[in-house]
Amino acid sequence: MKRLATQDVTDLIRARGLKLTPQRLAIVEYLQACSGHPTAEDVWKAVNAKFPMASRATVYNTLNWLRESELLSEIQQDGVARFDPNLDPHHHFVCRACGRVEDVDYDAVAPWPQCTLPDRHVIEGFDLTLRGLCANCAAVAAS
Amino acid sequence: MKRLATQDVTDLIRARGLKLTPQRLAIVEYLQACSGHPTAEDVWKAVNAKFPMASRATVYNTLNWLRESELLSEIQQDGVARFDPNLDPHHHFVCRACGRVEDVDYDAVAPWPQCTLPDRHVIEGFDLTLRGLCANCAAVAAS
DNA sequence: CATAAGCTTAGACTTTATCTAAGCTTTGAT
DNA sequence: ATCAAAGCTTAGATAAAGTCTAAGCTTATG
Repeated sequence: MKRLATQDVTDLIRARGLKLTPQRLAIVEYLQACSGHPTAEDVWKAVNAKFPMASRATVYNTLNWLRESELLSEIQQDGVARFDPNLDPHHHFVCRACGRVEDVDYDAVAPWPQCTLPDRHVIEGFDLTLRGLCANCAAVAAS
Repeated sequence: MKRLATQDVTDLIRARGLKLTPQRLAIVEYLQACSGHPTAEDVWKAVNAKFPMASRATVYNTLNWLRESELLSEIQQDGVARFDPNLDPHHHFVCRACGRVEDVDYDAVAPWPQCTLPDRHVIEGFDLTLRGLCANCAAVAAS
């Protein structure tokens, strides 16, 4: 199970001549430890616990840079950006009742079938988002 | 090929005791005629051609109400909301080079395979977004 | 330990979308 | 056709999310 790792971040920082600041480390550590898919605001609040002076700009800069380096991916839920430190290829399940986003293992869905797109499209990847009721909300709805 | 239709809108307006205003009609007509996936801003500009006084609030109210009535669906592209008047079930293809979003016929993708989700999730639907290069951009890249 | 490059901060700014109060339009009844 | 009630539209204020900037500070390196 591959996930955002401090080692990968420090390697990348060295390779690109960037600086390893405590704020960046705090952001990475929070993302490593969190379950689920925090918003930029969530990350900012968590970092503020350690660095009350931390600016939103620092959080956004770091999140964007991690995303561009493909150490983090971004998903959209109701128009709000959320960040996903799970680097294994996976899908998402969004519960329409509680709004929670769960990761769905790549192998929980049978192998991807043939696509016959018109013209000469080059397909490089895809996102799959399943929608419905999560186990909790389905149980509540049934009772 | 099912698509947002004036008749459906007027029926719904009557059924719910709402008012059929020229502004709403202009919005619906633009959405019917447009190709692609306009943003709220695009819709506002188009409506302004006929009603220079039209407020953004009217446009947003109408788009939200059409969406809630499932006469229109909303997609997110780079964190920007876009509206999709195509009511046939379909997927999307996003070109990484030009950013354009194309509709992909439901049947262009082979029938949906089995999902074995953990627990008792209730799957009601799914979104599939293919990513890569569109025919144009692939041709440019190859040359 | 000094330097250069890069980073962080606070706050202004931008964009996208929603809310509000006042006046206007549509609808249905007369 | 006319009127009242309900609902709609408008302009502008407000909110939320994210980006940008200038100044000073921190990190990495020799």
